[in-house]
Amino acid sequence: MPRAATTSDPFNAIAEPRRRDILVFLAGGERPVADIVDELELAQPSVSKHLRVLLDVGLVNVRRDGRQAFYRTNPEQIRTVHEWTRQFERYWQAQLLRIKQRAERSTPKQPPTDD
Amino acid sequence: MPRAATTSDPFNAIAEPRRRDILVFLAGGERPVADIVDELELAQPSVSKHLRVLLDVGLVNVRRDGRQAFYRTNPEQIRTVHEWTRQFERYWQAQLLRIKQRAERSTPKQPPTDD
DNA sequence: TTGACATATTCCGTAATAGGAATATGATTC
DNA sequence: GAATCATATTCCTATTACGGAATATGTCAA
Repeated sequence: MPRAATTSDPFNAIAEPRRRDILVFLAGGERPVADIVDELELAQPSVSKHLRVLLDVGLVNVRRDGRQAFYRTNPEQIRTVHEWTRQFERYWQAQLLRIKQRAERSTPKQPPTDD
Repeated sequence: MPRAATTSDPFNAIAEPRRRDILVFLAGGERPVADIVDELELAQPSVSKHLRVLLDVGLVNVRRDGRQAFYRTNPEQIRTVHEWTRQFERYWQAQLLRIKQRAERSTPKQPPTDD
C-alpha cells in the first residue's frame, strides 16, 4: 500500500513544507493567489495545486470575487493536529522536569526531590 | 519532485496513521516490538519498518537488551509539531470568540460587543 | 467580440511509499 | 553446534506524490 493521499486528513496535508508555509502566510487574513505566488516565490500552478489539497481537507477556505480567489487559513482544522500532539504534553513536561532535577543535583544548593 | 521522505522530518513521519498509533501506544513507557504487534494487530515486519522511520526522525528511542528491543516515544520531538500548530492558537481562539458572540447576539440578554 | 488577466487543471516523468512474503541477523537455550 | 526466538531487512508491486510545461476556464476591459 502506498502512502495515504494528502487529501485524506490534515496530517498528510501538512507533511509538505510548502503547504505549511502557505498556511502560515494565510493565517493573518485572506489573500489572493497572486500574493502567495509573489511572497513564497512559487510557480502559480504549484500554488493552485497546493491550495486545492488544503481546501479538500478544510485547512483553508476560499472567497471568490470576480477573477480573484481569496484564501485564508481555517485554524479550526489545524487544531485537530494540535490536540493530537497535546496528548503527549504531560510526557515532555515530565522529561523537562527530569532534566531540571538533574541540573539541580549537579549544583546541590537545595536538596533534590526523589526521581 | 515527489513527496518528501518520511524520514525527513516529524511532520512526514506522523502522516501515517499506524505510526501515530504506535507513538500513542509507546507514550506511557518502553515496550518490546512484540507488544506493539499484539496490541495494534500489525504484521511484525510492518512494525519494524515503522519503528525504523520513527527512529530515524527521533520520534522514538530504543534500548536493546538481549534479543529484545524496547522502544519508547520521545515526546520532545513531537513537541516540534505541537509548537508549529501552536502559532495558530490565537486565530482559532478568535474564531471561537466570534462564534460565542454570535450566539449571544441571538439571545440578547446582554448587549453584545462589536465584531 | 477580442484580448488581457487571475486562477485552475491536465499531462508527463521521476521518486517515494506501505504492505506482503521471504529471508537475514543476532541472541539465547539445549 | 543446532534449534528457537525476537527483530530487522530485502525484494516486489501498485499507488500516490510533486514539479514543470502547456493548456483550460472564467472574468473583466476596450
